[in-house]
Amino acid sequence: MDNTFHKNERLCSKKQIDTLFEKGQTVNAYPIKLIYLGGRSESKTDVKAMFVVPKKKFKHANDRNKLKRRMREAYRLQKGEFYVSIGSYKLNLAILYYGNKTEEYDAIFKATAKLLNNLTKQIVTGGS
RNA sequence: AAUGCAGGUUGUUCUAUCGCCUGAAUAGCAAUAUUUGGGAGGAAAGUCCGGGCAACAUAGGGUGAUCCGCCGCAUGAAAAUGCGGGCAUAUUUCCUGAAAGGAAAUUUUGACAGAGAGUGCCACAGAAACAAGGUAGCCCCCACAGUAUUGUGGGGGUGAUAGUGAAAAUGUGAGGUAAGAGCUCACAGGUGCAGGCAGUAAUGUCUGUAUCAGGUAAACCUCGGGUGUUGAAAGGCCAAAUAGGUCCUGGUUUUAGAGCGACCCGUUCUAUUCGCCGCAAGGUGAUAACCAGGAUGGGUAGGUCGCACAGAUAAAUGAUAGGAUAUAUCGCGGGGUAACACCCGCGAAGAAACAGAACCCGGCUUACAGACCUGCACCCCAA
Repeated sequence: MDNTFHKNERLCSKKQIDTLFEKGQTVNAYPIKLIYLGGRSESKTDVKAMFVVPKKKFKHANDRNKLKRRMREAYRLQKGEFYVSIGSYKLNLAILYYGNKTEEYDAIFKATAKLLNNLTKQIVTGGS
């Protein structure tokens, strides 16, 4: 499994984003929150993710970019394992930073790992 | 040399691994893969001006909104910027008996048209902050008391005096007066107008004349000049599905009134048709409604162009590891000192300021660690 992260793994369509925020369920791990929505798919795993840092908490575009990059990097390095463990599944994710100050990369990496673990458990136990 | 302030320049770098956006080429039906290029800033920020670009509008004028506002030259498409000059202002020095004022110097500052159009505001203090002025003071008159140049009360004049204030009605002197007052005069000062002279001009200067009632226009406002309006969410193109519109073809029914079912509509009954052909039965066409099929146009989701050898549309330019430096900091050693400071060497740590393009240019404004340069201020030491 590659560590790539191409455009077709990102969530871009505005409609899908709206429905995700309307109906999705959440998993927490400070300073990150994960919103997901999906169902079983026959053919292959199809996971789309997006990263959100609220403008209300971080006023400078500079800071938001930094946090998004850190989250994206953490997700990119860990998603391979995650894909394998969930099997063929169609899933939309929104990864949302809700802390009040900028955390270092280490903290974000650990939080992402925890999130993905919890999500896998929920899908595997409750999904069938 | 240090510190502070102002202005300007600059705004680390190398390697490896894993990645991101994108142009071109090759392979592939395509997804994609490979190769090879490109990938944040001086402010990308604020969105305050000017332009390009686009759509709409466009006889002329006004209102509104907004920007600009001394003069000359240069650069520029324009905004604007630079240089020089003028005026005012500030500081310092000097002149003058004082006040007002004048002269010189300066890298002081000036949003530098108008406060003789109007409105607003001018805290505190002060009698009064603009046609003002009192139970202060000064002066006059009347009444009462009294020996009174006094006291009390009333009426009037006055703007000289006043421990205010950022600012007090132009200043000084003289006359004048009951006391006073530009009330009058002299000298000085401000402002408007007219003329002469100097200057390209702003302006300066002289003469005459009128006048003498503060400040604030980065308060409204007035005057002069500029801007047509809206911004890339502009605008062009393609366009699924669904539901409408229009047209064509085929089929069925074709008009009016009444009853029944709440209405649409359906159904029943009664009367009954616009042209042509035909004696008639009937046929055919037109019109309208419905059904089916087809075509077409508008238009939504979406896509694409606009759009750039950075170029997204939930927004790329990153992460990790290891070095190299500038500099602040820390430690050790040496010099130096009364002790510090300071200087030299070695080691540690090591980019960390403001900040992220969103149609593109030119300005303006604001933010900014450290380094370097220039100017100014202040202090110390030495000569």
